[in-house]
Formats: sequence, structure tokens, C-alpha cells
Amino acid sequence: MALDQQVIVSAAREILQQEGFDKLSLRKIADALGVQTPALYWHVRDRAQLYGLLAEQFLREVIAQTGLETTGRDWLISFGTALRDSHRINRDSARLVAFVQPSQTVEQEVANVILDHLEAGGMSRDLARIACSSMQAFTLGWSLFESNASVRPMMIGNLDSDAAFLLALTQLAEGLASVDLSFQQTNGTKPPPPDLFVG
Amino acid sequence: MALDQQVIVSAAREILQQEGFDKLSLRKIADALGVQTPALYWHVRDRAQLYGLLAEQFLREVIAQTGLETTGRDWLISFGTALRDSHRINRDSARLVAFVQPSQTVEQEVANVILDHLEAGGMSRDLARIACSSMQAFTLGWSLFESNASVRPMMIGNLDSDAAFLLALTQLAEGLASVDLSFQQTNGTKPPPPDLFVG
DNA sequence: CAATCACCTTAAGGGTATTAAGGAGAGGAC
DNA sequence: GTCCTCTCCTTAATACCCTTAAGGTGATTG
Repeated sequence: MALDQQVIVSAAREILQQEGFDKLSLRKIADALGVQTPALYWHVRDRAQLYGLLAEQFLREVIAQTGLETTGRDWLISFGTALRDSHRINRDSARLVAFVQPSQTVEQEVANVILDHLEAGGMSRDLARIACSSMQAFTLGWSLFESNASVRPMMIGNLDSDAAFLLALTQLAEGLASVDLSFQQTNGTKPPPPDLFVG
Repeated sequence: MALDQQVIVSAAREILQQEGFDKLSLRKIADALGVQTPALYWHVRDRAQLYGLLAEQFLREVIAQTGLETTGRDWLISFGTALRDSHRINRDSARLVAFVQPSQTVEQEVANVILDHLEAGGMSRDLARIACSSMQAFTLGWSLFESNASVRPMMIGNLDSDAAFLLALTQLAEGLASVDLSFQQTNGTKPPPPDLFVG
């Protein structure tokens, strides 16, 4: 099998899934591919870029799996749910995302896709940015907490973790969507917050 | 200066603030204290415990700085704001929290303090758990995103980051508080979510 | 006074990412 | 066919890192 950036990313993903983030290393990836460690550097700048590519792949899959709901509220919930499912299925992916600096161009592309979805659902682009950031932030943080064995029992207790997540996610999505409406209708129940722009 | 767990934590904190999480290491801490690296192991089990103590100190300070608002909504907002301020002031503290497994006893204690606050503000203990988890998760995730140079411009754009955070935080807090009301009044606008408990 | 214990040292083992330099092979130019 | 070049990988080396083992020193205590 010819060495390739995609092949390396796949091998890394396999090891991450199998052994977790702590055990992931360039050496182990190279071993799995039957190659010496420095060979990876021909296809990948460094570890940070490799992990960034991995995170990017996860995010792309989430977007592909997110439904085509029409309203902003529903899309946000679908997006958040898909994001959390990804973090649950892909071991330590939350820790990975917390660790890496994804490539800027990719993030730009992904962001545009998301923002287009939300605009199509009737959100202003500025609020869509906030909403999208919020959903990703909330889901990432929740996944990190959830995968933390010592925090989980205190915070979740004997509650159903899925239901608790969905409850909070829904509240956040509805809250953000309601701000959007107040922007558009100008007679919403909540006034828009002041000074949302810099400068 | 006699070596001590607290002294070590303080030195670690200083290096974290000065050089960031990537540059933090036991060796550097030991150097700063004028001591050999293995000396640290007399006072600290391993790196994970040391970082956990650091995260614990941050969290304690946040709780101490959180106001004594009476309503659950206000307390949550105050808590979330203090948490984010801490992450902004203390460099890479979000990445640290994402990395460590804090000690269970400490988390228990802190959780109890928080939950007592929320119960005093009129929340059910179960919803307080969810609310508290949600605020910490959201703030942690937001801080991680915000400190990520390549994600920030896409997600926040030219918006005021402070205002955007506060907007989303407020929506989340109000949403969670409203669920609480519907629990207590049993005539709220939103029905309680089904199957919140496990089993 | 001797023994113990706390605390730190040096020494060593094994892990990591990364760079430098060199070799083997494919492909094209002439 | 020969030579050159470029791609892709190897070996070698550097410089970190965490952690454990074993040994020494000085204060404390019986």
C-alpha cells in the first residue's frame, strides 16, 4: 500500500479508536503501516497537522450526517446531536479536537457550509456564527466532561446522560433561534443585545 | 523555600501562564524551583495529579468569585462568566482542564457547593446538575474555540467575542431555568422532558 | 548515641517528535 | 543506453519528555 496522507490519517484513526489518544503516536502509526517514523514527514508537516486532518475528517462526517431540517432551531439540534454522536462513536475525538489547531482553509470551508444551512433556515449570518460556535462549544465541552470518569458521576448523577444532553442542547438551540426571530421581526419578546460588533 | 505540593502547583501555574501548556513540563517546574525533577515525585504522584491540582485551584477561585445571586438564572450566568474570565486570564487553562482527570473527592466537594447554590436559588437538584454541567461544558468548549487561532476568525468573524459569549450563555441559562420553573409550577410553557432518569 | 524517617540526589530506562543526510528507484532528456 | 533529476523512504542523530530505582544527607526520635 503506497504511503499517502489519507492512508496515514486512516491508520491514525484506527489506533485512536483502538488504544485512545494517550497511546497515539507517530511511531505507532508508522509501525502499523510497516514504515519508519520519519517517512510520515514526507506526507505530513508534523504531528499537529496530522491530528488536525483527523479532526477535520470527523467534522466533515458530522456535517454529512446532519439532516436537512429547514428551521434554524431544528438544524442546530440536529447538528449538535450528530456532533455528540461522533464524539461518542469516535473514541477520544473530543480530546483530539481540544488538542489540535485545525487548518484554517478547511475550517473556513466547513464554516461556510454550516452558515449557509443556517441562513437557509432563516437566520442572520451573524447570529448563525454565534449559534454554530455555541453548539460546537457546548457539545465539545459536554463530551469532554462525559468522557471524564471522575467528573461524570458528580455532574450527571443518576440521570440519563443522553436525555440531559438533549435537554440542555434544546434549550440552547431554542434560545439562540429566539434571538434570531427578535432580530427579524423587531417585535420579538427579547431585544437584541447591544454592542454585538467590535469597534 | 521548602518544597511542597502547593509550591509545586504555584510554580507550574507560573510556567503555564508564561509559556503555555505545550511548554509545561515537570523538568521545567523542577528547574524553576532549583531542584531535580524526581524530587517532585515525593510530593506529587505523577504529572496527571499535578495538573489536576492546578485545574482544581482554578475552579476553586471561580467559585469564590461567583456572586451570590439568588435566582438560578442569575447564578448560572454569574458562574459561567466567572468561569470564562478564569479561562481568559489563566493561559491555556481550558486546554489543561480538557487534558486532566481531576481528583474525584475534590470534584464532589465543588459540585456540592455549586448544587447547594442552585438549590437555594429554587432549582431542583437534578436540574441543577444538568445546568451546572451545561454551563461548565459550554464555557470550556467556548474557551477552547476562542483560544484556537484558526477557528476563531471563522466562527466569531468580526463580532465582539465577549458579547457573543454572553448572549449564548444567557440563552442557555434562561432556557435551563425555564425548565426548572416548569418542573416546579407544573403549568410552565414547556413540559418536562421524558425519561430523564436511567433505568 | 543509634536508628529511623523525610526529603532530595544521581543514575538509568524507555517513551516521544523532529531534523539531517543518504540511498534506491522511476521517469524523462538527449 | 546513459545521465540526471525528482520522489519517497531509510538510517542516524538530536533533544526533549515521564517515571522508577537506588543511594545519600540531615533532622528527629527513642
